[in-house]
Amino acid sequence: MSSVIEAKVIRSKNTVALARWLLGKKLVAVDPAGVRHSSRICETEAYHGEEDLACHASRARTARTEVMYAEGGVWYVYLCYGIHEMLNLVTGPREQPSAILIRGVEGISGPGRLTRSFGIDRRFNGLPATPGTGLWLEDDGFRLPSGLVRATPRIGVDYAGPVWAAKPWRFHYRPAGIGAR
DNA sequence: TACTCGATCGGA
DNA sequence: CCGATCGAGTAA
Repeated sequence: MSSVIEAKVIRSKNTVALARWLLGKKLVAVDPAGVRHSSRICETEAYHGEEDLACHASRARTARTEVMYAEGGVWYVYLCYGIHEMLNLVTGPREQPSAILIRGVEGISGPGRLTRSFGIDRRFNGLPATPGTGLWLEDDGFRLPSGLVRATPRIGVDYAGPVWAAKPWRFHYRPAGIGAR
């Protein structure tokens, strides 16, 4: 029994806490061919506010980052390295730019491979995370044992300087039975 | 208009 | 380790 994760739930949580909470929830997409994809989110990263030097919004409020200033519950999708579409969920209240990068789901490792596999690209940018748009989140009742969750620094954000690059805002989990890490 | 570089990935 | 590949951001 799965229920759609509504925008009001997304808005009710702090961005970092939400990134952690999203682990184990399902990402569901209907690709351009009409094929439905669904898998459990196993890796996320929080990007929180203009003061977070790893967050795109810390640079400038521009056409690209504008979507992060929206109220939580819409997608922020951008092209990275000219090749990879990066999927983010915008979080927080209006005028407070923050988002969560969906870095991985079970069976697929890496944010660029995830979007390619699910058929996700920039056409979802700015659209709400609802079944109507073809890209949404579900809670199927699965509860991840908290002992499996790991928090580490975010990947590929050395440009943000030592303080912000060190924030343990990347969350992921490892299946039980695989060594401590 | 001319640069530079990136929240990555796969292959050498 | 390096090249792919292209748009955003900045400087001019």
